[in-house]
This record gives sequence, C-alpha cells and structure tokens, in this order.
Amino acid sequence: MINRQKGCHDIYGLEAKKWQYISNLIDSVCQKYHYEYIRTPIFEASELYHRGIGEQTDIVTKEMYDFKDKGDRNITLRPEGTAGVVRAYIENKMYGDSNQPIKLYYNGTMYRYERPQSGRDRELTQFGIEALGSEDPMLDAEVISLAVNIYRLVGLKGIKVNLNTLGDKESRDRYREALIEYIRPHIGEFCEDCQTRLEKNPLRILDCKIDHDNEIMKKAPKITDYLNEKSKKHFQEVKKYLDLLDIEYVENPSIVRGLDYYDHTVFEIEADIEGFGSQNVLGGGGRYNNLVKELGGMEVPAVGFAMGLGRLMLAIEKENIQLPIEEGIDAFVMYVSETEKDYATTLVQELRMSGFSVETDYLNRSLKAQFKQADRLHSKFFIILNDEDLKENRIQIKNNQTKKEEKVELDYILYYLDEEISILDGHSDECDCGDCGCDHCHTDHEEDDIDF
RNA sequence: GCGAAUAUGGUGAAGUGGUUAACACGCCAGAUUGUGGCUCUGGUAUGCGUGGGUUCGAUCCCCACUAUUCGCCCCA
Repeated sequence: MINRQKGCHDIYGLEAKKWQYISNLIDSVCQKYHYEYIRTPIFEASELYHRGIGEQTDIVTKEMYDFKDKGDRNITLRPEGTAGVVRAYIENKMYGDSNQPIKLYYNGTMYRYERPQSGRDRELTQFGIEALGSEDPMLDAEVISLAVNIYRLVGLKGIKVNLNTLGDKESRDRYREALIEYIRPHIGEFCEDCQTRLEKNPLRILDCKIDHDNEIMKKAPKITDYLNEKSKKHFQEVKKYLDLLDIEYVENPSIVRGLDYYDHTVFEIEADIEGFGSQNVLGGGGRYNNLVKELGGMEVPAVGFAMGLGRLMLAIEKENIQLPIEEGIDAFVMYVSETEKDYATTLVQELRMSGFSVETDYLNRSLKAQFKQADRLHSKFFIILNDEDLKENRIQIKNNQTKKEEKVELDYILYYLDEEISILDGHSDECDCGDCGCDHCHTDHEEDDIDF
C-alpha cells in the first residue's frame, strides 16, 4: 500500500466541510474589507525565498522543500505566502494600478520540511493578506482587525494580540547596537543559541525561551526607547486606530518576528487554549517596508498577516466550537423494484437540474435498505416510486420530519418540493424580501449576519 | 538533527508463548413495526506494520527497519 507523505493529510467528510466553511468565511470577510483574492504558484525560484528570508537561518538551510527540476533550475515549494505575492506584485506592475493601495489575500498550501507534530505539518494551509502601497498606520490596524475578526467570527474566545514595533531601519540599527553593547559583557550567562544570535540576529535573543527569565534580559534596553520621532508616531497611531476599532492588544517587547524585512509594527495572535502547548501562535504579521525593494521592486511600504488554518482548526476542536455546517439532502429517490429504476434515473436528473440536492440508490438494494440509506443521509423528503402510482402519473412522497406522506401528481412535483422545503426551513410565503430573518434567508444572506 | 510512545478486521478496541483471536460499532439478509429510524435473529470480515532472531511452536519475547503520534530544536 502507498501511504500519504509524512506530515500531509487527507481531508474529507465532516473535516472537509469545516475547511470549506472556514474558507467561505474568509472569502466573505475579505470581500467586506475589500481584499482581493490572488493565487500564485505553489513553487517558485528558490532565490525568491532565500532572499526574502535570509540566507543564514535554519529555515533556509534545512526547512525548505528545495529541489532541482529537469531543466536544472533551483525550485522551492513555497514555505509562506508573502514572498510570492510580492513577486507577483512586482512582476505584474501592480504598483502602477490606479487603485492604491493594493490589497490582496491568499489561501493555499505551503510546504515546510520539518518533523511533524501537533499543529505543525509539512503541507499546511495558510490564509494571509498583504496590503501594498501605503504606510498609513490605519492600514496596520486594519490588517490586525481583519485577523482578529476572523477569529471572533469563528467563535474563538481567549484570543490575545501581542503588539510590538521594531521602528524603522534607523531606530532599529541604533537599538541593535545598544542591545549588543548591553548584552555582550554578560553573554556568557546566556544559552548557546543566544551566543550565536548576538552577532547574527541580536533581537532574536529577546524571544529566547531559555533565557526568558534572566534578570539581565529583563533589564535589557527596550526598542521603544530608541525609536526616532517618525517611528514613535507610527506606533502611537497604530495603537490609536486599534483603540478606535475596539481591538484589544498587549504590548509585548519580545515579539520580534525573526526576519530582517520587518519594520515598525509586528504582532502575533495567540490562543489561550488548554493543551495547545508551544504551538499556541495562531498567526502573525507586521509591516515590511523593505521587502518589495529587497525583491527587486521599488520602495513600496506594505503590511500583512498570515494564519495557519490547520492550527485554527485545532483550536476550534479543542474549544469544542460547533461550526454551523449544513448536513443532509433535499430528497432521496427510491424505487420499489427494477421496473421503476429508469424513471428514477430521469426524475433524479430533473430534480437536480431544478436546484434540489438529490440522491438515489446505486446498489440495487432492497426498499428497506433504501429507507435506511435515505435516513442516514438526513434526507428531508423520501420519494418512493412504485409501478402502480407511476401508471396513474403520480408518485409517493414522504416528509421525513413530519412523517406526512402524500401522493403527488408528476407535473406538480417540482412545485410541491419547493413549497414544502420552504415550509420546513421556516420561510413564509409572504416573505419575498430575502432577508426576513427566517432560516431560508439566512442561508442566502449569511454574510449580512456577520456582526463586527 | 535529538528524544518518547504506539503499530491487531471497514472503524473503535480487548487479549494470549500453543488447536476455530473477544467484544462493540458498521454493513448485508430476515423477523416485527403499513416501507427506514427501536427491538430480535442470522450473516459478514484476505486481521495481529515489515524483515530477521530465540523457541518444538510467536500476534504475544529480543533486534533492526518502516510508519504514525507526541515532545525538543527551529518557527516563515
């Protein structure tokens, strides 16, 4: 037997319905915020990620899916979404588009060559947004609010936004120097990793779990004291807009987001969920005013966010959140014997073309077994075809909720089903507004019910 | 890269160094309900991860491998 690859999953059944629900929710929220869907390739030139992420990191050296294709090109399966989107932005000259800023979202699979564990797979699905072409702090706040609203709408409680700023390059360089100077005399007291981080990526030391409680760390200089006026103002405004948007956050100076290209605002959203362990970060992002240039474009400010949907699903499961997944079909067509099967075939087709979801039996099962099957599928109506009825141009139809059973004229069946299903859904005849609050309207206008 | 646990039929899962490996669910057929959902009867399953070893004999003991899960590292 051939098994699926390590760290990959087959998603089907109820699980697949949940994924679809989340994807639909994402589409609907992004539409409201006016972020447009973009789909970029799953593989790109390796260089894109090497440049975007930084040559020296573990990420690049051992956690990317690199390979050579038959033309001897260096290819990488995308490990994240931002680089590809930025590449597409530059390549398609979106900076010249008349609508600015460019606001995009993606939702797709990413690949990371890692040892899988809970909340971490080799093939993962990420949703993310990128807003390019504005340095307005209002946009930073919007990005965060979109992310938070997704979590809210899913129904997650204990969501915490950790917020920090890295300032602009000038502020960050000053801070980096001060930090190195401060830590260097004490470096012997830090863990091995931190000792190498000191030169390579000193900010990362702040994020170290081992040395987190070290007194020296606690008294370390803070980035906020090294911000220049411009950076300080940006951060203050981001916070102002978050307050206006009613987004709660915690300032957390240890959020540094490893990568060089981050500027100003950085944030992580974490879930306070029992049994979530070290994989409690649901998503994160920040401003990256240097990346577009780094990847060969012009100087374009940008801000973005990404979340792992696998982890979101895990959180939903742990929190025991019931997503409103619709189950069941409208009708199951059963036939008493082989004689009626031909008619069943055409009836099923007709009903489906008229917009009903309909199933029938394909295993030539006994009528009894067909009833069982119809029941298992949560069919609203059972349509039972027998010879005698068909001769008189009518069919037997049973409402599985009320148990009411009727014989209906063949010509009348579509109208009958339509009516009856409306009644089942609580949709009244008088209502044609499409938004009266009944169940039927809800399904058609789901997005209008979203309460921000 | 390091560490730990697990590996039995379609599913969940018990169990033993020795003739036919429980039980439950599922599925199928039948009985009974005016044709399903409850109940009862019967049927169903190429099942002990792979390769070695110990043994008269291994699913059960030992070793290796593989896979899965979980943790560490790292985290885009």
